[in-house]
Amino acid sequence: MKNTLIVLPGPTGVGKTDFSIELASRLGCDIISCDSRQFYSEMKIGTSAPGDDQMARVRHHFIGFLSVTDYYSISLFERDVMNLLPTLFAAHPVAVMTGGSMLYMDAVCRGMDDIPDTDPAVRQKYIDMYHREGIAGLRLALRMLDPDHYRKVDLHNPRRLMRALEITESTGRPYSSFLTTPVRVRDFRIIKAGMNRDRSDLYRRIDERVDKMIEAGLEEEAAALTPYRHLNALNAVGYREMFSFFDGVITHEQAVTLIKRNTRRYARRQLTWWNRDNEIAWFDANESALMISRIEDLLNS
RNA sequence: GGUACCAUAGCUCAGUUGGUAGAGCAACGGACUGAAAAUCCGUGUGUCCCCGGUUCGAUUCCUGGUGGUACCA
Repeated sequence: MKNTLIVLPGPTGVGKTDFSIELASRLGCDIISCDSRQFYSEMKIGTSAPGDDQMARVRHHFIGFLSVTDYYSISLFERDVMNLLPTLFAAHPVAVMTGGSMLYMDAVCRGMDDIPDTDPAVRQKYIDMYHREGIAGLRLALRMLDPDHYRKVDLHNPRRLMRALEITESTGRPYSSFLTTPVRVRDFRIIKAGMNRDRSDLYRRIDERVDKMIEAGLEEEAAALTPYRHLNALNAVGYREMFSFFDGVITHEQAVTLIKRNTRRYARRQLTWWNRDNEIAWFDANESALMISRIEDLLNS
């Protein structure tokens, strides 16, 4: 059997965690988590990270292996997964990757262009520029430094503009000149099986999950992380709303409502992203048995 | 049972001196190569409760229903 990575995309709350454990324990393989907030050991409740009982059933990777104070990135994830896979495949020809972080998943499946790390000082320079001169200042700078990218980029999106600018400045080459690498060929097979379910059903599950998080102590978890609220890891659904509640900007009830709404919106964005990936075979979450048998068929073909 | 008021988007409501309607929230669609649970762009989605009447034309005015709310019994 050729080494195969089974990739399981699916919107948050659809039931991926349980399904992937079922699948992986059946296949006897490990799970690579691809969830950019479950990486952090201090954010278990708000990210619905798999619990100890679930972790005991199947070996998981990339769960709670970072602290919120650690720097991490998509390219580091790509590198770490590519380093891990040969070890996993040496023991078993199959691995399961599950999670909701779309770009992280694509980085593993298709690779990223080789772009040098940015100098934090340069990043800060453009953050300052944005604060000082607004989006217009960023646009002006990018038009000068990388006119090609200026034509393609979303000119309303400060993140995109700042990213292009910091790369251009810290490398001395236009950002657009790095965006050239064709899809990277992996030396293992990739099977993409997406899990989705009826929208109202998904939303109901999301609402219930948020209520459970609250019961499980999300407020306390967020309170403990308040000193780190400025860190990127904490810029996440469930935590930002709790911080607003602590600030007295919104009530506890409003925070819960907003967490539900923002989680629903996140789920929608995930589906939009995967919508254009025609390599994904989609299954309804209620047909997990069918999904497993199809995956097994593909593995044996 | 009587009287009054109300019935418009998923919700709360506005509005049309008669020319098939618009806000907020919710919702929906999209973009996105190292901050991605981030960041950004876009979209009113409607039997204006129902049957008649008046009218060139009714969501708007009128009769009668139905449902709701309040008060009186």
